[in-house]
Amino acid sequence: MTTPLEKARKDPESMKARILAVARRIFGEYGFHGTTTRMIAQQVGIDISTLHYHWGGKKDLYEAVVVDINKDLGQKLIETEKVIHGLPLTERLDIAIDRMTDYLFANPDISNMILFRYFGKTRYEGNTDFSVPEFTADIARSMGLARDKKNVPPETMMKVLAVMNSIHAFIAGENFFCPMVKVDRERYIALVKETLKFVHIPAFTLNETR
Amino acid sequence: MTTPLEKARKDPESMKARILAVARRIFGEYGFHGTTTRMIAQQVGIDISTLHYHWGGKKDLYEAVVVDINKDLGQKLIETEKVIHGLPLTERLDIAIDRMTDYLFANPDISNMILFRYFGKTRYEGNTDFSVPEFTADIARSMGLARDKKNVPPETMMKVLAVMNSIHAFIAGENFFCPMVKVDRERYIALVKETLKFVHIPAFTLNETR
DNA sequence: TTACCTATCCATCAAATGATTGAATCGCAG
DNA sequence: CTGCGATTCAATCATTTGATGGATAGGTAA
Repeated sequence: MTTPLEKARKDPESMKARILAVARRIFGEYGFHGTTTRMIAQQVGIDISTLHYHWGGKKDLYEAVVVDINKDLGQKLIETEKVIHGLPLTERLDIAIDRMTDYLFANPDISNMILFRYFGKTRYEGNTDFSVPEFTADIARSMGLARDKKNVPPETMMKVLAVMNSIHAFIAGENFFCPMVKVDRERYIALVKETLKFVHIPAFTLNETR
Repeated sequence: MTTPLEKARKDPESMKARILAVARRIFGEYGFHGTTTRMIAQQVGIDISTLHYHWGGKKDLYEAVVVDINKDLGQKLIETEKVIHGLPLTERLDIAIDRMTDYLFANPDISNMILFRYFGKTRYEGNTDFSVPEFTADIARSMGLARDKKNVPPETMMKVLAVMNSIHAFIAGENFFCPMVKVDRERYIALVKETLKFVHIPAFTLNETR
């Protein structure tokens, strides 16, 4: 059995998929209440009723976006984990930061949406959540900071969160920070990687040798 | 001459001030579009028209909140700068993180609003901005990373941003992260300070001795 | 052809929302 | 007390916004 979302992911040219892709971007930029179904429909070039025909209501579409992003992020984390598996901690961090940064700069919707869920409230009784807790525990294990993904100590969770939050903040804040430090996009991306490594590699490697 | 905002800040019991205080909290929680003037009025316990009488439109109130928060944050940064002035870098970071964390946990509206401005767009042509660029440059100078607040190199700006973003993220994300690491509020605050120091102090002190 | 299903749009509705108007009400100087 | 400005509220308006119903076009099977 295939869910509507799976169907949409399979054929990126389908109307369902096109709507979903635009919804990801706009929900990420403006948040749930800042986005109107008309904005999405207009960007896709269709009527609002077509949007409702494919995805039901605004809330349903939003939930679908959350699930969609969850899948993409989870998949990328698994892929990254495979690449860095077995390497020494410093290298693991170095490679993971490079890869995740590149990926999220190419898909800023992910960082945008995650930060909106962290910090913002919505006025409706939404319940679908990002799998951030599991992802965080997974990363902790992948970084060698915990044996299994169950019972990761709070201190370790916080350290992993610090890394992920730093990345998301620089990605989602590009429009704000890029003009602020007066560099172009390419240089900004390089600066983000550099800064993330500058901040996080000493912390974790110092801890290792203590 | 006193602006309306200044008047409101002087007498915290005035209706203007009460509205402003509630607006800070709700705009911080729900963002601009997620907040309705009715929500604010209801929390204050007044009619919407009273809100309009004192503050004009929703946008005007929002802008007032931005300016208000800007003042508070700027003042706190100046105060912190005085306290840590002249101390060695490690101590400066230690004390500054403690004080800013405590302050922002007591005033989470500040972190909430700043993050909303970083990451989210609004559908109206707003222009009032936070003084984040100047603040960032000031902090860089205060930390001894730059001689004067003019011409702070991009690398330095990014490092300071990394610190500030980490703090804001943990403050604004309390409702999300606190249940996630399964600790109570008090323990969470302690964990935030600990994590911030764990991450940022090695980075900056290593850099100093290199 | 006919019947039917899918996908799309146009017109429209009902609720939410920002804003205004005019009528009370309050406080206080004279 | 009287008068008046400042403040507050109930009622209402105009627009936005999420959502729906019905019509239309296109394709497909019998």
